[in-house]
Amino acid sequence: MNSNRSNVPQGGRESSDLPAQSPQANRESETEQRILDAARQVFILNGFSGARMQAIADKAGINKAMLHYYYRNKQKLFDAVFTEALGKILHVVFAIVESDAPLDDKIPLFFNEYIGILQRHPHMPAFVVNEVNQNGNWLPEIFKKHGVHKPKKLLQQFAEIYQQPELDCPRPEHLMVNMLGLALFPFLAAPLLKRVLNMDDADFAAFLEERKTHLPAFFQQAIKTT
Amino acid sequence: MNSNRSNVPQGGRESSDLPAQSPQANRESETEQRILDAARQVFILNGFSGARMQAIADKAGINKAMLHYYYRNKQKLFDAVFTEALGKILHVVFAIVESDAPLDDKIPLFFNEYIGILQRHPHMPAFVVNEVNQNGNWLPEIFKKHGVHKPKKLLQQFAEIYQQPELDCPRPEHLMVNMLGLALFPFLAAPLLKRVLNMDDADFAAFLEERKTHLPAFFQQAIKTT
DNA sequence: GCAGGCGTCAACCAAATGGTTAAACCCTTT
DNA sequence: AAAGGGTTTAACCATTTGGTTGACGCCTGC
Repeated sequence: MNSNRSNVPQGGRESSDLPAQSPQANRESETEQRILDAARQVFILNGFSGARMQAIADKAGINKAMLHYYYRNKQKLFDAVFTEALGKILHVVFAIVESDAPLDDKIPLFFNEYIGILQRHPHMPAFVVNEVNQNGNWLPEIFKKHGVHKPKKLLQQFAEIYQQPELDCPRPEHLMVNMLGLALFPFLAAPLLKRVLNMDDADFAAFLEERKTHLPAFFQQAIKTT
Repeated sequence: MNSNRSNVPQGGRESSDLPAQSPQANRESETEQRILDAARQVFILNGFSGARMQAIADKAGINKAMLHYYYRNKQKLFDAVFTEALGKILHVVFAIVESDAPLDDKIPLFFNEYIGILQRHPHMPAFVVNEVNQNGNWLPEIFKKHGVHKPKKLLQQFAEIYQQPELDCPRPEHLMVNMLGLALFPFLAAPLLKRVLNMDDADFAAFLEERKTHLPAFFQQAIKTT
């Protein structure tokens, strides 16, 4: 689909997913937003190297040259999409995780909110994980840009639990990683899990919904010290 | 790197990672194995669409045409690599998970063994997750080929714990997913975690090692019913 | 020692792909 | 209504890339 031999005219709107609109009779640069939306979809679905500029242009319903007009090249466009995507995810997590709420409130809140976002952007985690693994060079930049830092508050709260060392006291980092992993993993491995557990999309959606209540119980039981 | 303009001779060995060997004076098709090894490295590092046949040939120290001689095309070569990779992972997990060992033995065994394999193939999870998310069509085939099925034994064991419903009884599937996620997630998100938690490679290796003992404790505490 | 075939290679090819260009388009300003 | 500038387009280009081809080498069996 969307093939386009070289030296052959392009730019028809026939394959656009968005409703054709009278071009450019819009408010300030709606085009730019349509490009971003289209790019996000294509990049998330195919990854950086799998994404095709033509596919993005088609999905946005514009000429390929426009992509380079607004974003100089593929990498720049990708960076815009990715930075926004990763930023959105990180921002929400950190807002919850670094809040002043007591741990007993924070844990259910985290699982509820976080799984909630992920349900609305189910492909985000795999996308981010994939690209970060293939090229993590720009991570520092993005982290700086979004003010991401070691979540000291949460780690501190975890550390306090084990003041009286009844259980072997784990590094609080483990608990944080566990928390993230428990929430994120089903989204990362969704296709595999569906297949192994014999679930269709509806089953899986219900399964994820259950986890919003299961995970807080599971996690809080795991760190109970009494 | 490894650029190669069209119509320009290729096939020098200068960029091979393997020691140059006298060609073809070897036992039955060592070449095939070298191709597989090289392909695995390149595919795992770059994904399907990011991998270049030329890069694989270079890494294997052979001519690009050989790739097509042994494996008709890129997809076939990828399938061979991927099937082997996913199979290896699934096989070990299922051997442990579906054994007759009692749950209290099985849980530490699982975390130990599984994290152990993953330490030796740290990029495998991200690779599998990525490709499975971008194209899960051939999952059924691979699953059939490796005899992967719903792990009934483990799920049964999980279900038995909650016979007396003191805690709210979660679907045993949740516990299985939790187990997998806890073990796998750090490998999937390694670059992110290193950055967020301020760990260098040595720190992170130690962190993973700790998890072999932390996770059984964490998990068993979480499912304790008394 | 020569016929046949597997393995290997340099060279080649067509399509795909990211990127560029020059002209048009349309709205605003004067 | 003409000038001017941001926006959009069709056509084009250079390079990359997966894949093919024809020949050569070398070992084996006769």
